[in-house]
Amino acid sequence: MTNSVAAERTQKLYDAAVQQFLSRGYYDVDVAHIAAAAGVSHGTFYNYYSNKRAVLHAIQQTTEDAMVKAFSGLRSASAPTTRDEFIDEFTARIGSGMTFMNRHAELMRFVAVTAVGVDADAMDKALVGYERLGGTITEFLAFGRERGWVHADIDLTLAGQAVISVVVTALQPVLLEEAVDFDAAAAAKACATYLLSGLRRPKNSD
Amino acid sequence: MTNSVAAERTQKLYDAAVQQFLSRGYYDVDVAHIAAAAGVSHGTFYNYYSNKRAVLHAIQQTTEDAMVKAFSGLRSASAPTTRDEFIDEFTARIGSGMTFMNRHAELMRFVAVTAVGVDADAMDKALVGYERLGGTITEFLAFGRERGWVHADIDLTLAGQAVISVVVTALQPVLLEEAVDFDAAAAAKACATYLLSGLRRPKNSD
Amino acid sequence: MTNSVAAERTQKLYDAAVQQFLSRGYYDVDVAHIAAAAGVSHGTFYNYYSNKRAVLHAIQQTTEDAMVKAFSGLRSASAPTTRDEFIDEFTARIGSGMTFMNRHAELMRFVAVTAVGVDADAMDKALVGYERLGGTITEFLAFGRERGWVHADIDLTLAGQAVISVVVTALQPVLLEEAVDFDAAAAAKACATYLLSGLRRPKNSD
Amino acid sequence: MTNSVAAERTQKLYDAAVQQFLSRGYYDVDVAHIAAAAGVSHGTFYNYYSNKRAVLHAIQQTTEDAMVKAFSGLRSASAPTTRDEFIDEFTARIGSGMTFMNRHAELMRFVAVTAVGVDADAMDKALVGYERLGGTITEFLAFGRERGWVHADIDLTLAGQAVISVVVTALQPVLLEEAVDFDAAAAAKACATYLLSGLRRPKNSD
DNA sequence: AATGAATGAGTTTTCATTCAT
DNA sequence: CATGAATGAAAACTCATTCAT
Repeated sequence: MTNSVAAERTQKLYDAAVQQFLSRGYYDVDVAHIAAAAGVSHGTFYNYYSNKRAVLHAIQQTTEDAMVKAFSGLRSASAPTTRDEFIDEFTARIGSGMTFMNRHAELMRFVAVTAVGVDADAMDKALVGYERLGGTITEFLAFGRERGWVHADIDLTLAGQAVISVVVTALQPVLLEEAVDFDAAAAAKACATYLLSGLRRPKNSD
Repeated sequence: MTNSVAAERTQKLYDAAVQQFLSRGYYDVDVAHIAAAAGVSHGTFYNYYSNKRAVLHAIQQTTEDAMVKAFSGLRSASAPTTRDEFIDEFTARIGSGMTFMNRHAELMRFVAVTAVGVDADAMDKALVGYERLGGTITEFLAFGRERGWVHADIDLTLAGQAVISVVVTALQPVLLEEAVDFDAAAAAKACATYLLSGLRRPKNSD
Repeated sequence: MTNSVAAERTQKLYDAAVQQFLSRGYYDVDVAHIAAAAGVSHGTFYNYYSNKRAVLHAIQQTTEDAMVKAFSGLRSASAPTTRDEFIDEFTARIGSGMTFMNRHAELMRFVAVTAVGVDADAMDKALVGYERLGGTITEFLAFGRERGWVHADIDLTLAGQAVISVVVTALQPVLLEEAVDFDAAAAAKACATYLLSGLRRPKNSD
Repeated sequence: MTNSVAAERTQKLYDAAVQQFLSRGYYDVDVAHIAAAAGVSHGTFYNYYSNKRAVLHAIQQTTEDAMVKAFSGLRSASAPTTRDEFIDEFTARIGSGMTFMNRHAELMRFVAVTAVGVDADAMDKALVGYERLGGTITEFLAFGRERGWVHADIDLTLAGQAVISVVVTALQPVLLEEAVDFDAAAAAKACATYLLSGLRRPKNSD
């Protein structure tokens, strides 16, 4: 398929751009670098991305999508039916998100630090993405509240953001420093527990 | 005094640069913009800063110094003599730091987000500044430990950084969103309490 | 061939630069002038030369090479086998060199006068080139000495330089004034005779 | 006298300019350098020279005048009355000129190499000066010819230039290299002899 | 006269983007 | 589609010169 060849080439350029941006920032990389790293001429770049800015946008978008997916958990289809399943799922989502972020620490650093500083649009895009990420959690919490598993008087939007904040905070050492040993599973457990003990309605007050 | 005129002009350009950088980022601002905002020609800019990069450095340095000062507390000379005074001083420092950051939220966002992404040197400068800030707290905690007011088995360097992290986290809403109502005093109290309950040696174990 | 197109364009820019430099000096010519004279935009210039300084270097190098070639004679392969052939060859080389310099008097003036004053590097390059040119003669004289055709007690390095000096001196009217009638062949004969009567070992002392 | 203070200051700036130009060329020196080297502010420079170009012109003019003077001999007033006196005077003038040039080798290099390359006007000024210098000799030779001491069929203008050329050639090692031992008196003698044997009418043909 | 702050014309250089082949 | 030569807008920076003090 011609299409898949094109897709492949697009991906190659995407990967090259990520690699270059990660190691040299946005402004110190030019289209020729990206094209060279992808093994094509710089003219070819413009057959796949309309301009340099577009590839940054793509990276932000793709990363955002992947993060949303990571925080959305695997069992999104079959919703939890009990409070315990709900809690397990919550923990799993935190764990999945943290694992993703831990695995792609450099990419995280790029989208959270470098990309954000490129221009006002990039900053906006990042903030919207941040909110969307929180929204994922908010949605899940809302599902839990409908079933009485979550305090009724919590601002769920805020709570969603807070969850992301706590996770990001827990990952700070990984994001700021180079290669640190980090037990994502343990951290996720701790985070979840911390978050839940604050969020969930005590059983006996049912 | 010739000196004060020069200082005044330098300040004018500094302020103009901050203002421009905050609203348009680093790369979307050129020297002519800064000079125009300061009411001088672009050539004049170079009589006060050797180049565009130099103002950024100055902003980072000045902000770092101001933050260090804010977190250093007022009563640095007359050191606390009792555990309670120590705790009060600790709380005061957190409060002073948070108040500063809250008051200069936009500047904080610039140095923490935009500036950091400018280039590798800016990133380094920011990380070193972050460590210096933590060091301020570390020093204070070390003073407390000598007097038995702080757990003996805590890594004080790490603890210093952690305090800054917690404060930053608490301020996240202010830093990321535009103008949010924020009760710095209350937040500081909460932070301090949280941090102290983890840091301080329980009285009964004396 | 892509290569030849590039070479052609490089040559076009080279020629334009020479033309501009000859008529207006180095500092009064800017890259835009050169590009315009070559019929391309100034941006294009930088696709062929990394900067303005690089063309100057190229001109120096190319001219130096051409001069070395001119002074190297045609019969370099089949070395002279008799004293008379040696003298003929020597005379031929002087003649070839002078003819070249006479034909490119303006270029000579540029590399010897204007280029030399551009900066310290240009001066160095010129001096090294001057020595290399002398070296060409030195080499030839050394060949003659091995066969007993040249005085044994002459410093050949010095002699090589001296030959060039004498030739340049003889050409001074051409180099300093605009278009002067100049009989290169006659001048070469005179120079060679003058130089040889000093250099060659008298026959009767054999 | 106010005048002499001004003259002194002008001289100071002149000397500073010469010193700077000699060591760094024309274009790498800016007015601020010259002023600083003279111990005044750069604004003051413009009270003594209308612009940077003017001081170059002054250097060329002053040097030219000094050279003309050096080649004009001491006994210009009391003209030689015999052929031998004429020859002695000729030799003395060559010697005086060479001594001057040898003593100010760096300055010579500057006016002959660096200054000449500055712009078209500087080149013209140098050529005119060169001709004027030759004219000094031409004049002297004309005086000799009137008395029958110089060949009648020599082009005296050309001869004047040639004398300067020979002298410059003889000084080439001094002008091109740094500090070389150079016996100006001996060189002058040689030059004069060489020049005279070509120029003077043989005694026996009287 | 001396000063030095201010100016802005002028130059170099970069690089995203276009487009003919 | 791929290529890479050409383009020119844009920006940083320099420095001779002016002029108010």
